Amino acid sequence: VKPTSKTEKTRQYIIETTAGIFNEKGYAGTSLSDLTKATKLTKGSIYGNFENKEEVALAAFDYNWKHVRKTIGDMMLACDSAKDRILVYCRVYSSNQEFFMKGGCPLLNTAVEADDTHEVLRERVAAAFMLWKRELVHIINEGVEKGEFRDDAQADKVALSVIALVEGSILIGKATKKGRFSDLILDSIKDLISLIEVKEGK
Amino acid sequence: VKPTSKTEKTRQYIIETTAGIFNEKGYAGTSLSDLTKATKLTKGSIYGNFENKEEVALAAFDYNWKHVRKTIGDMMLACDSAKDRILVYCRVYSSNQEFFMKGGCPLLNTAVEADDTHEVLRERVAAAFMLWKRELVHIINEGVEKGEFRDDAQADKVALSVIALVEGSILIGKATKKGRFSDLILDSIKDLISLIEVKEGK
Amino acid sequence: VKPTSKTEKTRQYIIETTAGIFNEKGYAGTSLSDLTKATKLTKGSIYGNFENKEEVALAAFDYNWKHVRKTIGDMMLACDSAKDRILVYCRVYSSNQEFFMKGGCPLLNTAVEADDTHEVLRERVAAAFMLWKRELVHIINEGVEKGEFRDDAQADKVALSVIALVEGSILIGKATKKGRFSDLILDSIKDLISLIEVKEGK
Amino acid sequence: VKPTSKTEKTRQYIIETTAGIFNEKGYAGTSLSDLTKATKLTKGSIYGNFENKEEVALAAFDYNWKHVRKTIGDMMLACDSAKDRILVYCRVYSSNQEFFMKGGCPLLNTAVEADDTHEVLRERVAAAFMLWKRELVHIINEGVEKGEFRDDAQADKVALSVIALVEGSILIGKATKKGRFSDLILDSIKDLISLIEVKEGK
DNA sequence: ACGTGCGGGACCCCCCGTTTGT
DNA sequence: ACAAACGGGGGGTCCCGCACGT
Repeated sequence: VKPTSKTEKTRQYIIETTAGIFNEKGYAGTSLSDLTKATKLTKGSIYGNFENKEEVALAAFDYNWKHVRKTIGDMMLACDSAKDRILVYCRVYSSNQEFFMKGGCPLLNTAVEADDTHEVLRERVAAAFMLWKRELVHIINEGVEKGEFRDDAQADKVALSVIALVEGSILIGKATKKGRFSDLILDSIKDLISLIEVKEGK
Repeated sequence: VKPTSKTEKTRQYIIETTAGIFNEKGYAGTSLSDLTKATKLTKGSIYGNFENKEEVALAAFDYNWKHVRKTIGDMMLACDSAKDRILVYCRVYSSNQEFFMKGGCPLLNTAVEADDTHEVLRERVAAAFMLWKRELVHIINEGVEKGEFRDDAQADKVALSVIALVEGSILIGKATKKGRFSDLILDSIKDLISLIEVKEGK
Repeated sequence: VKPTSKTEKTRQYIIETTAGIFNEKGYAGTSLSDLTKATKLTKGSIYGNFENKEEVALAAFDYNWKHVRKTIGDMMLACDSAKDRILVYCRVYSSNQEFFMKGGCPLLNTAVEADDTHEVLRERVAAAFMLWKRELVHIINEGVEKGEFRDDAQADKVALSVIALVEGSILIGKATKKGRFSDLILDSIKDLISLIEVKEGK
Repeated sequence: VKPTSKTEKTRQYIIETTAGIFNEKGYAGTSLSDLTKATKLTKGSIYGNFENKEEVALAAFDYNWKHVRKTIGDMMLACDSAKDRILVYCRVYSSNQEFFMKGGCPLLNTAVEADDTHEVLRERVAAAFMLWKRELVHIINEGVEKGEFRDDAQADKVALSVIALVEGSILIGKATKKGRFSDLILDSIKDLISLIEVKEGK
């Protein structure tokens, strides 16, 4: 994914430079001057590379979300069991870890801002949630096949609840500035998993 | 909370009329013209009753949140057990129920918008979260005392996780427009409770 | 037509101050800064009194055109015969007369600018042309009734041709800066009239 | 007018492709992006061949006007009498004829736009009017010499009035969208000519 | 020499939250 | 409580150079 043309490089530069701003201030709350200030480019230049602000916002969202998924995906590759893969979330979002994403989870931020006001963005967020869920379902089903999880595990429900706990932990952690709250919530993921685990020696 | 003076009545009228708008459009996304349009008052009138837009926003947030707490509090009064009281959340946020709050949970909306950009609002949200948690902890501890829940229940953790699941279910439900997702997530609250329940006949 | 409220006075002030600018620079060529510079009001103030720039432009056109019609109408009142009334145009647009309208005839200017680009404005211009023609037709028909003009006079054709000659004289006079050209063209109006006049003594 | 060099060919291509746009939208109303869109060239390329937008506009005007004169000149060659040559205008601008020039008469359009705002363009238009008039004067004088027109015909006045009627008919026709109006006005040209004609048998 | 890609900054219209005079 | 004016900033487009390839 190395950009080749100058245009593509500038596009990429703009996206990388501004993605964090969009995630912190929101897509409506980020102004063009924020973009010009951060990139040290002029409006003319930005509008030469993007149709309008919305296109930058969409690209920034994609970038942010791709970054999160890449980070977590890489950590999952190093895991042996389905359970460990799921628990990656507990590690990556735990409070002793710096938030690897400035401004919090882009999915959370974008979903809340867009759901009532920006249909295009909302659909993109919805698609992201669906994909995330599908991946978790896949991991859980693999666990079932390998005898790690019980046959009657409701993959859908567990997947969605894990996502909900992750997002909830970020939400509450950032709002209250109490990392311990985040950690406690993330710990509940383990409890949910324990409910579908096949207990050895029983 | 009886408004007495004319001023106080107008304040109250403005707040009630605009609280829903703030919750839907966000605090930054709501403009003064939105307020004048909804209240059919003039800008001058609004500025006569409030210092500035922020003060209206804060009052609207308080109003919204108080409304949610009142609704749920009333439903809890009719419950016999601690478990039932907690499960009120599953009922009130379930998808066959119309969202009783237009625009979703004000805590969720405000937290996400304010956490990086508006310290005053963020603190108010943080206080709300703390209060909510404290109430849940109180309910759980009552359950422990009455032998409904196990002695070793981690009230803090369960309380926070319930909140996280509730907010997560709203978040994902609104973003994906799939009510079933919400319901599945809310159902996990029961599972978390089951883990601290004293099982009869055992 | 005395404006009463403050709002109405400011509206009127803006229209009067900017009507000439619109007529000279065209409706697209006139910028908001032109308006603020001329009125010494701020953008906010103008937008407090008008929906948008277009509304100012339309009001300015109406004002300009009304002014022209009033001036000419008044001069016609002092005329005895139908012929004299028509020949008022020759006097009012003659070159020794200063152009009573800065920027030339608003009908001409607006028609040319709007016909391919601005339907609303074009319709307003079309209506103005129709009204002008109707008035001329009325004058001519009166002349016929009074035995001043021949029975077989084609009122429509003469009316339109008089209008065409008037506008043509303005057009060519302004473009070439030769007042004599204007006067020669206007003089042809008399020739057209002579063709429908009842010749005495014959 | 054979373009030889590459540069000259590109210049010509740009002019031909954009002349119609300038005539429809006006010289100020036509943007560089309009030009690049129509020519499928880049801005840089246009600026390589022209000093600036104004130079393109001037060239486009010349091209448009030359085109009109060529068309009418050709039709006049086929005419026997001076009168017929003049009446070519009635035929070419009549409403059953499609306007042979998209956007109307370039002289009319340009004159109105430029007279108060763009001196260079205005002078070019003035020169065009002068030339047009001179040609008509020439035709009329020929008619006088051949005994077609009376000795006392005021060539200047008739020429200018014919031009005024032609432009007026286009103006009113386009603004009101009533072709009949154009035709009635053009018919008055015949009346003006009849006034200077030598009546046979008298 | 010729065409292009890309960046620049001034200006466009409009709406914002706010203050002032009444 | 309101009407009216304010000035700054919102997103977006304008015309135009400059540095690069060919």
